[in-house]
Amino acid sequence: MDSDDRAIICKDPDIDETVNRLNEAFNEKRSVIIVGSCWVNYHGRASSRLEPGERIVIVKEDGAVLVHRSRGYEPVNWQPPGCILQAYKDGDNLVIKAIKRVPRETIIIFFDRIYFLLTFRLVDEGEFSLYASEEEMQRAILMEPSLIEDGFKPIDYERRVKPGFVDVYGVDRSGRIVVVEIKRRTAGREAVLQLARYVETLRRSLNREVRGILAAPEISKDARHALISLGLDFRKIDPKKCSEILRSKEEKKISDFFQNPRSAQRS
Amino acid sequence: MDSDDRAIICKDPDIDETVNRLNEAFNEKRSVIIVGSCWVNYHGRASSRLEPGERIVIVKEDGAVLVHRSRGYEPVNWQPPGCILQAYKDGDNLVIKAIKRVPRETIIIFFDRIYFLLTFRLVDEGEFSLYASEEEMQRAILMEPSLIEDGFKPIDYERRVKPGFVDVYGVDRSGRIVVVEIKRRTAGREAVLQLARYVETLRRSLNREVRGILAAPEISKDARHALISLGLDFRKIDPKKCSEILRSKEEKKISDFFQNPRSAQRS
DNA sequence: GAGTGGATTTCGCAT
DNA sequence: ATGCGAAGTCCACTC
Repeated sequence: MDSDDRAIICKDPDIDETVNRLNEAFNEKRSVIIVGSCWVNYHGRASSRLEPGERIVIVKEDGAVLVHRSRGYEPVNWQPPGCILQAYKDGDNLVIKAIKRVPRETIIIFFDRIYFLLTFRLVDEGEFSLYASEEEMQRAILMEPSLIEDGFKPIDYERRVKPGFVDVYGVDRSGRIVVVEIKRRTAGREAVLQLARYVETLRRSLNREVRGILAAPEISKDARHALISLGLDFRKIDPKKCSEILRSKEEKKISDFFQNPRSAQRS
Repeated sequence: MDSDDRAIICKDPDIDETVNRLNEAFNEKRSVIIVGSCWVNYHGRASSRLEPGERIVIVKEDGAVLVHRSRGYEPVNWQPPGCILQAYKDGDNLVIKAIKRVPRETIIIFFDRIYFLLTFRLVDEGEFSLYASEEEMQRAILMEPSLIEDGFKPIDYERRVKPGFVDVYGVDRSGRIVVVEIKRRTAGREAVLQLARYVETLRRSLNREVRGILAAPEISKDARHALISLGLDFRKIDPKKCSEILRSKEEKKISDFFQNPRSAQRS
């Protein structure tokens, strides 16, 4: 927390004080946490009404708003980043309005009791890295094409087909065109149909045989059925293994660099 | 907040105190908010690493854990409800472990600095109602079939058809079978293909003509293209109007009840 | 427990 | 801005 940034914490603050502190925080792009009794109305893509109860409300420095109940992963009400914030007193209640243009969305939070009020600015430059994502699987397949099958040679990836993108596109050992659809978890019927669409489109546009391979850690029973009837192939691939492959390739690249900086850099 | 429930708030608490208060809160199913400097490791369906920075951590009474950065709607790390919680001291750091079975997932949060610690129990029985969902659109269409077109008569809804469920199923004024696919926002290519699948399946199984109508507030350009080439129809429907229709029908039902309780109840 | 589809999905990327 | 697809998606619901 910035040393020149006051972190403020209040227990049972009165409404006037809260209104002031909130508007100050909104102007200075500081974050806010409020714990108190409130009710919430939302109008926008849909509409909702939340009857009174005690909740946690977070307002972030980018204008994101979250209303959390005592249970569950998801906020019961929210506003994505970038909305206009406003706090004011209405009778005995504190009102917070968060409005967003495009799409026009409004949430209004009414508090009749505030237990805690915190305002502060977080300093956070920490990097976040995610491993074993679909993107990592794709990179691993491009670096190690035998994960799909022996003799497979990738030509392109994220290739535009009609409107859509083929994950990986290449040729098999017999020179047939291959389309690979990657899923990081059990592939369902949707994945099969997605692959089938790409294969069908390419078959027509190229006017030649096209193979489709679904690469995923598992495939659901129905999806396998669909796969077979559509003449497509399944290739079992473990996302974590892909992640490991990338790591070891990365390590190899680094050790190559230290052994021969120039050639490693060029490659 | 329960009057017999102490709501605790600490500024710059030391680690031993925090560990004690946390484990107490976990045991008593109280909620916790921590603001401090931390780093996070996650292992489960995927893996992730979050480098040090200042964040807001929420632990809910059902065992849900959220790690929020200063920006964005989504938590950077989290654990869904129902995980096993543990807090302990490790050197100069506070460690919080949240473990979930099925699927096996672990997040470990390390704090080297704690600015705020709050523990409390929220009392929240307030009802949450959402209007203008896809389900409401469906109900509105069933109550007011002319929203689709004059003479349309619904026969069934959520009807099972090989690949899933048809939103609404009926006949048009000429007696042709109609399949309606509802989307509460701009329909994309996916929606068209979904509808096409249902129409095709029914055409084959019934061995007769089947019309497909996509009901949505808007349709994307590509989707319209696909729609036309597949011989399907589009019907513009406003979700809010559906919501209003339901409300007025609901009101009518209530006023009918007061005018003639018995017959209204029977209907 | 697996399978399916919706969501005020959010988020990121490309046109 | 729009469109499209991934996500540690979550969540509710069915089988």
